Amino acid sequence: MSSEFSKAYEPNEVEKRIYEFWMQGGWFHASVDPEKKPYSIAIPPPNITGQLHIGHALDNTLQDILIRWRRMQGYSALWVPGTDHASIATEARIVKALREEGTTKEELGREGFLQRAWAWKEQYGGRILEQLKLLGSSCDWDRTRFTMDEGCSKAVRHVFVKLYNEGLIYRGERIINWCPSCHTAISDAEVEFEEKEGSFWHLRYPLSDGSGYIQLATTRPETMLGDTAVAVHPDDPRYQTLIGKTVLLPLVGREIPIVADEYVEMDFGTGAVKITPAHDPNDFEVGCRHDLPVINVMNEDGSINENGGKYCGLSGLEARKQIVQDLEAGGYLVKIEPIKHNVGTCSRCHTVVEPRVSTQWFVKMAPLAGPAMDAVREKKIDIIPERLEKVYFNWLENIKDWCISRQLWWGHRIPAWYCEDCGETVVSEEDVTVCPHCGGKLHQDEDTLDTWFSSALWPFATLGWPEDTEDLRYFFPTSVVVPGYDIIFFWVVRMVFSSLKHTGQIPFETVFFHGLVRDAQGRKMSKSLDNGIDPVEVIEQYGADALRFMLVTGNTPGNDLRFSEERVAASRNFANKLWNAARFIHMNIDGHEVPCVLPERLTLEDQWIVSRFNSVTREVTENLEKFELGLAASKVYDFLWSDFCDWYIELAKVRLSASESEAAAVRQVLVWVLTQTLALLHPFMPFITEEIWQSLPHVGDALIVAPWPVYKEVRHFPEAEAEMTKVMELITAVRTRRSEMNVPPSKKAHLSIETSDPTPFETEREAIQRLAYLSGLQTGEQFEQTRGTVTVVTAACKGYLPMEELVDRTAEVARLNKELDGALKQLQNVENKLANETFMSKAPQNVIDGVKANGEKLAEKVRMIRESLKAFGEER
RNA sequence: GGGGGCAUAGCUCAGCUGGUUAGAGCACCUGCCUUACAAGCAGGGGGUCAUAGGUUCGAGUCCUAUUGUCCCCACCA
Repeated sequence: MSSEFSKAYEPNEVEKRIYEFWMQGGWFHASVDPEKKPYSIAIPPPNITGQLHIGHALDNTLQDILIRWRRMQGYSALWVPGTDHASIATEARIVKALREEGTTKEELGREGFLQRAWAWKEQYGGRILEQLKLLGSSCDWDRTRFTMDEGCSKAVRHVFVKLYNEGLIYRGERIINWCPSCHTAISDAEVEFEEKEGSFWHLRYPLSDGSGYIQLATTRPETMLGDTAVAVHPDDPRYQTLIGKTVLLPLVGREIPIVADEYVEMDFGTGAVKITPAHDPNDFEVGCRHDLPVINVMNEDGSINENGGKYCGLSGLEARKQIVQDLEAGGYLVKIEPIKHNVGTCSRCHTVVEPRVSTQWFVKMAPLAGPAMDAVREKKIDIIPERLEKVYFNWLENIKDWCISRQLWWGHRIPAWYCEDCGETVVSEEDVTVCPHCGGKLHQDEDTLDTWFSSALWPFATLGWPEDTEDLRYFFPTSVVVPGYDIIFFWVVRMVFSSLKHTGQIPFETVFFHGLVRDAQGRKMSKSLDNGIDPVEVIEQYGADALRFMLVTGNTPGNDLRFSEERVAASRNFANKLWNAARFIHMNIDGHEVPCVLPERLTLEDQWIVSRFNSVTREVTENLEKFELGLAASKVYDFLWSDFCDWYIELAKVRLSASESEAAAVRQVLVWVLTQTLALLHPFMPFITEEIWQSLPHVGDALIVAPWPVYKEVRHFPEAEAEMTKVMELITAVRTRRSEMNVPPSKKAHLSIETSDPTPFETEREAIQRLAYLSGLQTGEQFEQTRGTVTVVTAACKGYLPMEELVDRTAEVARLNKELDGALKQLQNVENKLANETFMSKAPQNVIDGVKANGEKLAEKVRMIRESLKAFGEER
């Protein structure tokens, strides 16, 4: 800064240089240090396909604030960065790229495809991490990890084998959600329901004995090819005689039973349901209960397979059309009714998912869910905001087994081998080739694991687990995790039960959830709306500090946040304000030796600003401890802008031009308060604070590792705060009066004030004159109010301001009357309270004292206004 | 069907365990280029805190109901 003093702060050059400076200093690196307490955060690893979006910017700003604050507090503060292989998302991107090149992954083969995927990872995997640096993220880059690196892969295999051996991972034929577009199974959590327009086809199935029909309705007529029963409610009087009979499935001719099952709602439709166990989760369960055959009629792409007879080969849609036509022709179609219903779609590609029976791997959830709930219930893990605990519990209480196998290539391949001779399944941490039972040839399971299976291990796998490392013992459990509430199920819950199961410890002490960043109209940002905000562009235009400050202020934990360019600009303005305060101080200290301590003797305003700073320090620290980051930031903002710039610097100007000893003292206070405030602001606006701190007299190498300010009782000056309040109220009152009468600052006036205690006004005589645009000031017990004088009344004094020709007598009397009305009304309020016996007996003493003190002030004010009115010949 | 968020100034939002006169930024009005900053300074207008009850000496804050709005979970074929 010393070299260039541009009038406006220009962040771009500064940010690059300062980030490089931090990197050179090695301050991001945290290591095991028995002298320090550990503080650790594992980053929610962004996808390797990713680019920094505004949600990442929020997520990482919050983490960086916490890490920087704790680092300054003297913790060994570790922030582990890294990326997620994001199996399904990445694979989809590569498949798309291949398609554009005119080839497919099958053509490439598994090996070729994986080579391609690793190349992709090399190319794009680090991009988002580089973008995080633009934001100022102080991650320990030496420890950058990847969910598919050697250590994480080892952890994954270890966990898989362990759970398998305990029977918590099993392979089985179950109904799962199948995405016909991604060609893989997906978990329940990956299904999103969307309301769609559809049709309700009412059909009648003929009874085998020819005695009539049973009528039912479906939204997916093509699945009838796989029907293996019709179900009715056991208590339904309409169907009592039909239970146990059979119907002939139209078009197919299969004879299927009519079963009784409580799953059927009597009141809905006709009270009869076709049962297709292979293609509907509820039907699957009904099928299990009644031992019905499961007939899969669909291929992996949703088309009809050989079980569909003459419809084989048709796509789902074609089959539907043809089948409906055939049903109609056969007289089986009763009517078609339009219907709105929720349809499950793939959260990745929004293709309608097909429930489908297939052989997959699952994690048995019931034994894992209990401890995960206990950890939160017993407050071993804090969830912020607390209300999300309900969401957490609700999900775990209703949890189903987790389908973890994916028919994808990019990911952790399932460590299971099957013997081609004896059919034995071998699950092993090490690759195996020969069957341990029969010596037969083994082939490995083709599938990979759900990407969340590895990220569930992230907080401990990144610290070396399953090895018992020093890092793990020191930094684990981590202190806090900072995710958006949208990944509570995908990630947070799974980390909790995984960590409890595998390490026996909680993964983190606190979950600090944030909301989603929406656009200025409050809409979700999406590609289709093209309303996304590119944080990199925002940083280029306004600076990273401004973006960070905007993201952290004006918002509460867990609530969504609207992106507002106006607020980024306001934050930029704040940075600029700070910059100029620093410029002012530089102008006044250059060429002087300024010690980095407070001077021996503090004047009234010194005590005031020091005391205010002291309080702010305490409040900000308390806010941070409670994760009230936005409140903390705005308190520093208010202090710096209002107290320090608007008042203290203005007051300081008087003394800077006074004697050298005065000036020297005030220079010390200016430097001390500003550098200390820079420390408080640093976690929020790291770049500009470091830049300015370096340019001012300082102790230590860098602000990033400077000590966090602490509240000190010796810096608490309540009397000074009270006295300064009197002075400031007077100055404001005079300014207001002048402003109301449109008197320009250049026109000075003389002020006489009546007060019972002139001390603060005498002490601040020079400052009052300067800030209230006075030509002179005198204090006394009583003054004669003459014609052409306006009155200024505050709680502590009454001032006379001769304004001669400017005074409009009528207007002045009206103003005084209005002011008196206001004061009387307030006084009445106070008197009512003090007269209220229940209030007096029940309210706490400090509240009563406050009211009393206020009453005295008001009474004094009323008295003074009345006197002024009297001077105008008005009695009230 | 179940659960939750939000509703405070024209706009976007703060307001922590109920406590004296409800705040900020932006916008608006007035006056200022006052030797750090016009991305600024000084001053000002603007809110019956969604509605109706209740608890309390005291409610924006706690309870109940209602309305509007957004979201999550479940998924009746």
